[in-house]
Amino acid sequence: MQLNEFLKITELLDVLSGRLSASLNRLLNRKFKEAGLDISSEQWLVLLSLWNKDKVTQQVISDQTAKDKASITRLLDILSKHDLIERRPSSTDRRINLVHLTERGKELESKAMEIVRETFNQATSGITENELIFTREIVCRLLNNLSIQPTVN
Amino acid sequence: MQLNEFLKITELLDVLSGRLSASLNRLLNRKFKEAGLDISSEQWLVLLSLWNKDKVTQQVISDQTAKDKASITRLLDILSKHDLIERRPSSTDRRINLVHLTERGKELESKAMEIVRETFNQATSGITENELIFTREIVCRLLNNLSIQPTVN
DNA sequence: TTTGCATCGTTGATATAACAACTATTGTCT
DNA sequence: AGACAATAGTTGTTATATCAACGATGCAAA
Repeated sequence: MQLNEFLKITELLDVLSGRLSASLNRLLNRKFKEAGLDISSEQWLVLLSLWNKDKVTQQVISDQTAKDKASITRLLDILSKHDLIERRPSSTDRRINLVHLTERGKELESKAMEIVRETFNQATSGITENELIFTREIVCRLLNNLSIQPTVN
Repeated sequence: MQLNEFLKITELLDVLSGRLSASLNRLLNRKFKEAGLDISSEQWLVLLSLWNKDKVTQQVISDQTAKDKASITRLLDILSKHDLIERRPSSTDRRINLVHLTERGKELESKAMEIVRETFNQATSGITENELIFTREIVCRLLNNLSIQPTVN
């Protein structure tokens, strides 16, 4: 039995198994709800992409969030129903939609990000910036090694 | 401080958003399928717990996998249907089931873990043991910070 | 120009996740 | 013993993720 390999598995299981992200998402979802914001952490991730750059195709959102096209379709369905985004067909390419933030969608940013900041501060309390940067570096390398996308587009 | 907070968010987003675990799970699922193993990465996580310690209650599995009791119920339904585990009512406490691995469930271990080892090796290629241990340490602290919430079960 | 392929988005099927409400037990306290 | 809380597991609902298949459109090569 290879001790090394077993070590790697157990050492990383909590990250890789999604325990950490699940905890964060649970917490975020509860805080959004408490604050009366009717969004999930997944919806927030989509909005984050749009707050960064608006009026993009669904494919772009899919790439930036690393979520499947089909997931984006359904997330946008909900966001649209809640009047946070709008799909507008492109005039030049009839295959694509450009996703626009509505006023409500734009207004949501400050409140939502305040909650996110608070949650991330809680998560990283007692951890130094250097430690975070180092961790991020390792995570990037892990991601590159795994480099696998959702269903090929 | 604004800048610091923003840094924390962007630095950690890939871990916390679940991008990493999603990538790993996608890859694991594909490899299991390619190898003809009819299990998902989530089911594997449950089996891992059982391979480590058999004949435990569903609650124990729930705790060890950090998954909701309801999720465990449904994962075990599938594993049971595929004849990998068996629920046996306890003779001393009629509330609980003891989850037993079947012969098929036991036999699956070597094949499945071979694939997992291979995948984890791929993920951690070029990363030293010390780096992994350090990362694990930070992840533990992040987890602790997140799970101290009063609203958590 | 037509044929064939790539791209964008949707839909269907199935699995998973979280929460809440529920049943059936067991344990505890008085 | 009886009341009541705690525990184990299930089920219903809603949201999400993945994969596969599909229709519509655009593009490029023969």
